[in-house]
Amino acid sequence: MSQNKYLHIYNYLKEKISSKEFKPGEKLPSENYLTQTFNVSRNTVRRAISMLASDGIVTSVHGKGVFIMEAQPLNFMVGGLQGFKEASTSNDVEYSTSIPVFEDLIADESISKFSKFLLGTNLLKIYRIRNINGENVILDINYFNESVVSGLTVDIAKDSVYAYIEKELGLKISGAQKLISIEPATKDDKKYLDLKDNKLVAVVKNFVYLDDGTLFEYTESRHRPDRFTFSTFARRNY
Amino acid sequence: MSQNKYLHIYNYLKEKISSKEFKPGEKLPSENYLTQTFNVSRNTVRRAISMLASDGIVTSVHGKGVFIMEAQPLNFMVGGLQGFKEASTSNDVEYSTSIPVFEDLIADESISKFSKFLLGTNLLKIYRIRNINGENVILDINYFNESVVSGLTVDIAKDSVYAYIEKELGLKISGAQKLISIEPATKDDKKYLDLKDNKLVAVVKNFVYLDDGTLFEYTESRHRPDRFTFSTFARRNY
DNA sequence: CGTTATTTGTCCGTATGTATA
DNA sequence: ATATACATACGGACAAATAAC
Repeated sequence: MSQNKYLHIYNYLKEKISSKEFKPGEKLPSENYLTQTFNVSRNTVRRAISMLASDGIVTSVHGKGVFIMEAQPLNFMVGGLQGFKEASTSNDVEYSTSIPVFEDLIADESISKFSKFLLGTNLLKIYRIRNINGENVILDINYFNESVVSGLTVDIAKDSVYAYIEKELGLKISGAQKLISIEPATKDDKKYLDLKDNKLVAVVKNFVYLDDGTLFEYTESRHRPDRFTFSTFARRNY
Repeated sequence: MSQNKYLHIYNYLKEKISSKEFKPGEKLPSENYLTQTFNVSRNTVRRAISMLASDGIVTSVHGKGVFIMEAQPLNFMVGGLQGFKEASTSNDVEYSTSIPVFEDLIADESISKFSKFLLGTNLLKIYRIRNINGENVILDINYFNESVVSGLTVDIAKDSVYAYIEKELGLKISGAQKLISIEPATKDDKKYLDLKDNKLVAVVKNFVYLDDGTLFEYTESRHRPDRFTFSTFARRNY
């Protein structure tokens, strides 16, 4: 009962694909077949398949079938919405997080301008330094809407903030607008990162929304350029 | 008849939102209302709404309604799948394209490795230099599967390759895997771009697939870092 | 080459559940 | 408690593209 039917089928197919039981270039079982074996309606099967399609894992061809993509996203989730911890544990890297800044503040005009938080909003500002294999390569500057993440502690921030928000607080994250650019290194970048002789950093600005549309987090993720990668799947729109 | 119903409703709502007739923070008309006024089934309305949601334009809240996002993507399409021309015409910029390289070649081992084209594939290699407001800021290095884009000419390449592929050849593009990184400027970058004193370039590697899952294009889009931006909306997955 | 079967695409109407007002 | 609104799911119909015969 715990899981929706379309999710169950989605996860089933995804598992078969990632375990190579269903191989790239081949077709998935037909919608009709899946409908019968799972004892669900065709709509439910189609929903699961369209989720796989928007992941870039399969592509449907009218009259032929649903094909498994030849070259799949290296990581099904990179470029999606996940925290640093979730991303890190999937690979074979040693990582750690340190938190040199953890303070309350109120959104003044300059903060409001870049973060899009309303003037006067109570915010929690956190710096998180991401160390990978012994080098400080990412500086995350987080601004959280304090009224949303009231009980957040340094220990939680070292672990996974998203897990805390979703599991402990029971809030749902709708999605995030991400803006990537290349910018000159700031004083903070030089202070906290092992930049070597890099003068530029790759910046990912995240505007994260709850499912009621309220902005609850603005984060600048500042990366040493040689260690920055970002992957996403773009679907042709209509 | 020309347009599907769900597309019609999708475009209708999108237009109302972008013209600010429906304002950020407000709700869309309810699914029920839209069902009646458009004389369609609720499924069809929901399909249009879910497309807006995956664009990051609206977010649905159970029991409350469908809310228009406060901060919308600057450009509904950036980060999606579109050519340079389509992106450029939407803004107030002067742009032009020059093509210093336009040649056939066969995928050898090194090309095959980075492009993922099979060894021995006949390819069309094109360099396209994108000039914006008088400066060469983007170098696009395209490798097309020649058997797919057989009739492609220099003139078409100066215009929109995607329009040619979709309208002239009647092929459908399924989507593209995009990989963003920061790399040292190559000789070609220095030769073709007005790099000033930049030593790095922002690189977007595109693996573009047709709707039957075959790879038909590999493109490296190499940007002068100060002029590079990329925007995308990431939805929380399940 | 035409006919039939298979497969995905679009669309409908309905029922029930759950969250919110 | 009732009404509204979105979420999940069912089953059916027909169209369109492709495959098999």
